[in-house]
Amino acid sequence: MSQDLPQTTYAILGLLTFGDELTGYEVKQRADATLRFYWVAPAMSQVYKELARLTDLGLVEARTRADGGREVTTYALSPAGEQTLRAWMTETPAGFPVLKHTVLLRLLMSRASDPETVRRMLRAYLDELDAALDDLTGVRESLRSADEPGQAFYYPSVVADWGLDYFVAEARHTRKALERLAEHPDRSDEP
Amino acid sequence: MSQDLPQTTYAILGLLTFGDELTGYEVKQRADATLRFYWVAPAMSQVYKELARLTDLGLVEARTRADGGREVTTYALSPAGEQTLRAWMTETPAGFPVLKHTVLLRLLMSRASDPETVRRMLRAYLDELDAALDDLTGVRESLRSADEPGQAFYYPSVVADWGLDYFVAEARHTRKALERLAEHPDRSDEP
DNA sequence: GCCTGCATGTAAGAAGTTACATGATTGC
DNA sequence: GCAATCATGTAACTTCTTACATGCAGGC
Repeated sequence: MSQDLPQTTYAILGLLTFGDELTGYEVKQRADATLRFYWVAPAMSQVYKELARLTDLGLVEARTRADGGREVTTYALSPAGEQTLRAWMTETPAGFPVLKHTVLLRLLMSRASDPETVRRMLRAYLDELDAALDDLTGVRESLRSADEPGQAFYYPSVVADWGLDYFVAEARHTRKALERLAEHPDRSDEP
Repeated sequence: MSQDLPQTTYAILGLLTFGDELTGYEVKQRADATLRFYWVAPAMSQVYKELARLTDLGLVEARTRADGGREVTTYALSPAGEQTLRAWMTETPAGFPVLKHTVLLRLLMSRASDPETVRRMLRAYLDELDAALDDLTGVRESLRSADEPGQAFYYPSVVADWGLDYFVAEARHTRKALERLAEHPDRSDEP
């Protein structure tokens, strides 16, 4: 069983584990609602490419039918797909998460910048965290219908709550850094 | 001023903002010690490729000299490089961090797995977080020599402390998820 | 004498992005 | 009638990784 697929391929396969069948367009929407927060938001073109590959491998089943004047294809997880997913999760280690933290990257080299720019960046990050928190709260609410153990959205709800905690923690770390940067007076203000 | 370079290129340029000049090999070591935790650990081959590009653009200055029987090239930030870095940080937004969270990705689709595998994954993550915390603590200690405001390692120390807080928070979120998964009995244990 | 670390790359390929292209449906 | 959304891709390109290749220096 070839399990040397990229993680994003498994991610897309995983979006089909909730018992419904989706169009490529809907897969993209679901990715934007969930995967975006702790994986990536794949481009439309990549979604279709991955679905084509998964279909070739027999891991999803594609069903095309006429919807009025156009052809619409929906995709569903196949038994082989479910088995491949299970094998991947039980037999390969998850590995350590990779953070591509644009804010920390810039903070690291802020010696090449100036204190006011740094503070502005951190305040902007706080605003964006607020917005992300709002978005994810909305997603979390939409899972309430089936978030009990054994139901379809149980694990997604655990993940969403983790994500909410993560954003709250990030905001705390950002404020802490801002306070630390404010502690000592800005040299450029002095005569 | 062409500032449409990939972020990783700026990241490598940023490693040269600490006043010293490094070989490609040393740049890679510094990346592994710092960037690894909140950006990426670029491959050796990419480090050399980026340094060549930065040299072509005049953003770093390469100096080759004979060290015994072999030629060794060291790289230092040029004035143009410093200006480009500053322009990048003041004129372009940082954007939102991207988390490639292998553990949350798998947790999302754990309905296709089984409870024991999920718990094993989370416990393994806790162990890896411990190891990462140790590593980063070592890095943080090595910055003590110059971590006061205005000194070379001031911003790196702010970043390292943020990173330590982040790992501690991750461990907390992981334990919380583990407890939540333990709350309800494993159906497969029942008769 | 051998192994580890230092030092420097090339080449091939996969993964993923942006830009381009097309057309139907639905709500206003 | 027009705009936004639904729906599906192709093509070109960049980034980044893995595998390969080479050789010196220093410690045991």
